Amino acid sequence: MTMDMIISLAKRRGFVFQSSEIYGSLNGCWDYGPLGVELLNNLKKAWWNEMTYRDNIEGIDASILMHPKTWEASGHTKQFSDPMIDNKVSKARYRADVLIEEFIAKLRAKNKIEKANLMEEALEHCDKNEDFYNLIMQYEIKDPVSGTMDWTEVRNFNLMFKTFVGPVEDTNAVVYLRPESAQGIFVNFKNVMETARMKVPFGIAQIGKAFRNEINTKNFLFRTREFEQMEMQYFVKPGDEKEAFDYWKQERWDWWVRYGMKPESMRWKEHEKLAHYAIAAVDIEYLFPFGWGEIEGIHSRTDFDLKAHQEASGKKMEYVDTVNGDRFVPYVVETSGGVSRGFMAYLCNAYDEEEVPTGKGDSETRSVLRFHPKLAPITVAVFPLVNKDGMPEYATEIYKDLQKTFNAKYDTSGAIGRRYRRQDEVGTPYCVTIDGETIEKHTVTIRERDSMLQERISVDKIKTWIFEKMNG
RNA sequence: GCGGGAGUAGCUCAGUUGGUAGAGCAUCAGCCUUCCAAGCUGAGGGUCGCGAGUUCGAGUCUCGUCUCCCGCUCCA
Repeated sequence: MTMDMIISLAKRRGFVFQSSEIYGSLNGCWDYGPLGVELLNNLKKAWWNEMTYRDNIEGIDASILMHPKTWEASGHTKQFSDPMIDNKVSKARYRADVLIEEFIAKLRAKNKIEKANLMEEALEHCDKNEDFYNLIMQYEIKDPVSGTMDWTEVRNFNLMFKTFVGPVEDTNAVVYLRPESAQGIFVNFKNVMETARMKVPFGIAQIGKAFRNEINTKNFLFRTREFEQMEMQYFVKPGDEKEAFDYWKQERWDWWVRYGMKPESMRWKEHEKLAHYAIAAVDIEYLFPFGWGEIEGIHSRTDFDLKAHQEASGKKMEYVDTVNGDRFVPYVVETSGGVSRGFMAYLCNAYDEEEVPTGKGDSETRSVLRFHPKLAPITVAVFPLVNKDGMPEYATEIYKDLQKTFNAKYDTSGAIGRRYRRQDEVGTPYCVTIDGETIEKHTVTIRERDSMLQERISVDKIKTWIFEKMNG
């Protein structure tokens, strides 16, 4: 299976389309179609219930626009903006500060200590893009690739999307689309703790979009500028973070598997270099057609964020144990999953083609999406075996009733086998067929997608039968 | 961002030396079908990614641009 296959499958069956396709599409932006949005919502629901149907986890939904000071405190304003310079000959692109640092390191290696120190001093005073440029020209730093000094000017690459609050595009009015959803949780730490009367350890869960103005997008839904995260920040007493980290590692792995992810397509990836806020970090990776890619990260991020907000805002971010008088800024263990990445992983994971006998002695290929019943866009399809003898009427009645409880589909078009295959292709786990016996005995056949086996059950048992199967 | 490949109906593709777009599947309507698709009849749907240019005339040539895929780079 290749990326081309998965993209064309996603489009053909109405899972994902390119954004604003009729205008030539917008780079790296994708729209979820009728079946896609069902799968997406089911995935989010599965995660949400997993997290919030617990005693000590509450949910929130924070706004995407936040006070600009949030990003100064979190470090994003600094970390997400880089001065870049291009060499016109080799087309190589560098971070201007890194280019200079490497040059200084070379001087040191050549024992030109004095010059190196001078440059280092100058680098520290670099503030504006022109400063970097002037330094590069002054010390005649050449492109390691082309050996030339044919540089572009230094330009700022800001990873955060900028916009304005109010109609006047004034610098005071600048705000950012959040580059991660986590900060929405941290700034609400006290609000949630107090209103929901939480005691450590406790967690806050959130599903929401975040935006990063990446230089380039990649691999279908995997690397996009607009993406959705499902994440939970778990607040613990300092010292308890290791235990919480190990606990959530296991919980999160098990969750993906419980919804049908094949363990052989998953692996752990330890972070080699840790971010400035973390003391431990692992990713769960999935084997996509393009290779291994992160679908969720579990990070032990200390009290970095809460402390930063405490300092920047002047508001206490402490937890107070009223029984023993303990007072501390909690440590945080984060589970941060990609919604669209999970969507794509489950789509790839579900795809299957198998040879089935035709009954004429030979075999043919059956194309199936083996979604977990709780993730499948359509749960049950209803067919009248033939379109006469009162079957369509009876079938419609059953369909209308099932529709109250499940995402159901009604199909009368074509031979019965064809209709089964149509549902296989979009991953519908159950098909109910109304036949002659239904009219007489009020029983139907219900057929399972994966085994293709049928059972005859009475009409009033259909819902409980499906519920039992779905809950395994 | 760099290098390579691609862009014709929903999908897979055909389209000869430039002359006003075709097939299969899919979809829809009708018929036929009493349990695992591709039987009959009919219909709708592309101006050939987008924009210029050359030409009497361009899907077919030239330039630009957008998008996707692959590799590299990047991804606190």
